Amino acid sequence: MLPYPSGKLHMGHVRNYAIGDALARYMWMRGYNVLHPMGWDAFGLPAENAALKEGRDPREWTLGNIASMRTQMQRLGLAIDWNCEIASCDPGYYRWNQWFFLKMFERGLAYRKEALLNWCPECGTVLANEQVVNGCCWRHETTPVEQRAMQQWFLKTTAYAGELLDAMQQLEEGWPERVLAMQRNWIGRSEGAEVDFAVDGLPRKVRIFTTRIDTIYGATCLILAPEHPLVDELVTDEAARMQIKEMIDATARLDPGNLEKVGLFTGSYAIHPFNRSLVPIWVANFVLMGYGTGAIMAVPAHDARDFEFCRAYGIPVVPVIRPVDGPLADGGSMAEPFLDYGIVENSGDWSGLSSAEARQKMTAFAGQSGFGTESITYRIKDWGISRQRYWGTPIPIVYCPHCGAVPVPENDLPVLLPLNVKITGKGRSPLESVESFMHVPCPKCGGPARRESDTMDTFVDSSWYFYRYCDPRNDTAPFDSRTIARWFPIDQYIGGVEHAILHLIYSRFWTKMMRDSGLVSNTEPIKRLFTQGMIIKEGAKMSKSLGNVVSPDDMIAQFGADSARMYSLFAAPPDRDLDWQEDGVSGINRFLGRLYRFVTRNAEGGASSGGNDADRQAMRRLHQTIHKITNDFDSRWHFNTSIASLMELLNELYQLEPSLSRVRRKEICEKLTLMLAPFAPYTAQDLWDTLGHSGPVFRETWPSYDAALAKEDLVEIPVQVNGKLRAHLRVA
RNA sequence: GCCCGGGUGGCGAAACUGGCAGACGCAAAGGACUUAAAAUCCUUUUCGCCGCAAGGCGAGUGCGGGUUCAAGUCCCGCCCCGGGCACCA
Repeated sequence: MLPYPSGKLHMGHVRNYAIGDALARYMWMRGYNVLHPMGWDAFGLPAENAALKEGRDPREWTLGNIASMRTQMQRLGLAIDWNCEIASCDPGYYRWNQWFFLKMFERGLAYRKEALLNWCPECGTVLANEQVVNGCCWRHETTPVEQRAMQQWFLKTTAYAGELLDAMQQLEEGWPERVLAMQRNWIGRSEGAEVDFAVDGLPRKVRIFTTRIDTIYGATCLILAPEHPLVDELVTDEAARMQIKEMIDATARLDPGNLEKVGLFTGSYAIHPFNRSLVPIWVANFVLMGYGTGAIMAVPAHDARDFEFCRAYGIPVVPVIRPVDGPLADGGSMAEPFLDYGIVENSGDWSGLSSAEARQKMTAFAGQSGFGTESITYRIKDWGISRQRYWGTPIPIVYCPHCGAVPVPENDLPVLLPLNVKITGKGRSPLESVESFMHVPCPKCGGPARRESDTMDTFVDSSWYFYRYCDPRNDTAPFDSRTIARWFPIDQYIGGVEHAILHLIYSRFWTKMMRDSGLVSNTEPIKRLFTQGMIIKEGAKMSKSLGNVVSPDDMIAQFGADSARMYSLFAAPPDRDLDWQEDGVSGINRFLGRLYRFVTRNAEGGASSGGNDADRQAMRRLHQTIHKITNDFDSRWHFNTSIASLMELLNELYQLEPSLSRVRRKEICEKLTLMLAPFAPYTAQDLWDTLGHSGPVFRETWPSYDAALAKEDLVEIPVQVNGKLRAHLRVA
C-alpha cells in the first residue's frame, strides 16, 4: 500500500517499493506464486486542487497523473503490476463501493444522522475522526479543524468494535506491536457499569457510565456534559445557559489537554440509588458528550479529574477505598486522590470487600434492582464517510419529498460521476450544481427527487482494493469468492505506520463486514504487516507541506534506477527511520560498476584446470553469502547487511580473481547475478543476458546454499584472559 | 503522565544466541596509472599515549550502579531524542 503520492513519487515511495519488489522477486525465485498489488488513492484532493488552481478538468488531470506515475514506476524497474485503474476514478470499481453501501444500508450498517463533524477549511470537506491529527487535518498539518453540525452518512464501525479488538490476538505474531497498541488505544474498550440516578422531583433519570462502581458511595455529585440533553431541562436561567454555551464554544476552540475545568451547579439533585442520599447535579466542561453516556458520577477521593474539580468548587471529598495495608484517608485533608484498587469502606453491606469483588457484586445488585447494568464502552466512533468533494464514489441515495432517503436500485448502479463539473472549493459538494445529475425520479414513487450530492471518503476505495485486485474485471460481483479464498488473507503487507488507525482499521472493518455478508471466509485481511520507517529530511518528516520532498528523478538521471532503489535499501534497515543524505549513493553506483565489470570480463566459461586454493576460498565466501542473504530474506529483511555482504564477496573476489580457474568464474558470476536480481533488476538482467541466458532473471531459481562448501578450514579463536583479548589461535 | 522505538567514529550504520566493538559504505588522506584531469585499482582511517620500526600500552557503545571468566547486548536506577495516546469516567 502506497500512501497517497500525488503525481510524483518521492524517496519514501521508492523505499516502500524497493522493499516489496525485492521480496516479491526473491519469492518468485524461490518458486512461490506471488500476487503483488500496489494500491493507492492519489486523486481526490490533488485533482481538485489542480482543477481549482489551474482551471483544469480534474478527470483529465487524474488521467495525466496516472500516466506520469506509471512512467516513473516503469523507470524504477518494478516487475510487478499495479492497480491505479481500480482506484476511485474507475466506475467499474466504484460501482462496487455503491453496491457495498446498499448492502450495509439494508443491514443498518450505513445510516445518516446529524452530528458535529470535523471540518477542514483547507480541504473544504468534513473528515472522519481518524483523519484528525492533533486537532488538525491529516493532510494539512497546520490547519485546525472546525466543528460543524451536518447531516452525514456513517458506516457503523462500532458494530465491530469488540471484534476489531478481540481479533487482534490473531495478529500478535505478524503485526508490529506499536500498530496493535495504537489500534487498541483507538478502539479504547472500557469495562464497567451504567447506573441510573433518578432526578429528585422530576420523572427523569441520569444514566452514568463508570469503571469503578466500587467507589459509588464516594460519589458526591453528578456531572453532565454541557451538551447533555437534560441540561436544557434542568437549567432554565438565561445567564446560566449563556455560561454553558460559552463552555461548549471554548472547548471547541481550545486545546482540550490543558483546558481549565469549569462547571456550574444546575440547582437540581439526584437520588443516589444505593444509599438514597441527595447528590447535586453539575454541568462541567471536562465531561464529554461523545464518550459513555455523557454523564458521570464524580468520586473526588478516587479520581484525579473529579478531585481537581471538586476541590476547586468546594464539593466534599469522601474516601471509600483504603489501601489493603493502610487506613482510610481523611477526605478533608487528602492532598491527592487514591486511585488504586483496595478495600471498600463506608459502603453499606459492601464494606470490607476488595474492589474487584465489590465491582462484581454491586453491578449484579444494580442489575437485580433494575437501576443499572454491566456495560462495555468503546472510544471508537462510527466512520463518517460523506465528503463534499467531486472526486469520490457518489453515494447511491435519492431524497424524495414523499419517501425520504431511498437507495438507488442495484440494477441502476453505478451512479456515475458527472463530467465537466465546476470545482469551487466553497465547501458544498460540486455535484450539487450539476442539474442533470441532481434531478432524478424517485425509485419508489417515481415523483421528482434529488440525488445525494456528497461522495464517499476515498478510504472506502482503499479498504478492499486488494480483494478486487485478484479479480479486477469481474462485472457481476465485486470479486469471485472462490478466487479470494485461494489468495487471502494477505501473507505480507508493507506500508507506512501513518495508516495504523486509518486504512488499517477501515480495511479490517471492511473484511469483517464482507465476511458477515458471506463474501469472504477470512476474518482478517492481513496476516503479517511490515511498517517501513519514514524518510526524514533535515530532522523533519518528508512532506509536501514542508517542501522538503526529495524526488528520485535526479538520482535516477544521474545514477540509474538500480542505484536509487538499492541505496534506499542500503542506507538503513527498512523498519528504521532514515535521515536522507544522498552522499552514499555513489558507493552503491561504484559497487554496481565493479560487479558489472567483474561479471562481463569473467562471463566466458572454460575448461577446468582443477581446483585450487583460490577456487575453494571463493566458493566458501560465495556460499557464506548465499546463506546470509537467504536468511535475511527469510527472517529479518535487513537488506542493508545483505547488500553489504554482496560487497564483501565482491571485494574478496577482486583479490582472488588472478588465481581463479576459468570454470569457477562463470559459476560464481551466475550466482552473484542471481543474488543481485531482487535489489538491482536492470543490472542483473543485463548481466544474465551477458552470461548467455535468455528470459527474465527473476524466473530463475534462487541459488542454494551448500554448508560443506561454506565451511572454514581453519577457525580463528580469540583467547581472552580476564576479559581482555590476549591471543589468537588457529584451529583446523 | 502512560505506551512504543532509538542513543555506537567526522557521517549512514554493523555486531542475529552474552564471546575479537566499529563489518559494509560515505567523507578524508596517501599511492599507482595518466602530459593532466576524470574514471579505475591499491593502501590508511575510533580516540589518546609510547616507539625509527615491526609493534606495544590505555580508554571507549548516553549516564550511574550490578550480574558474569566475559556486557553495545542481561538486571536495577536515571538522562536525552523521535513517534503514538492523553480530561475516555
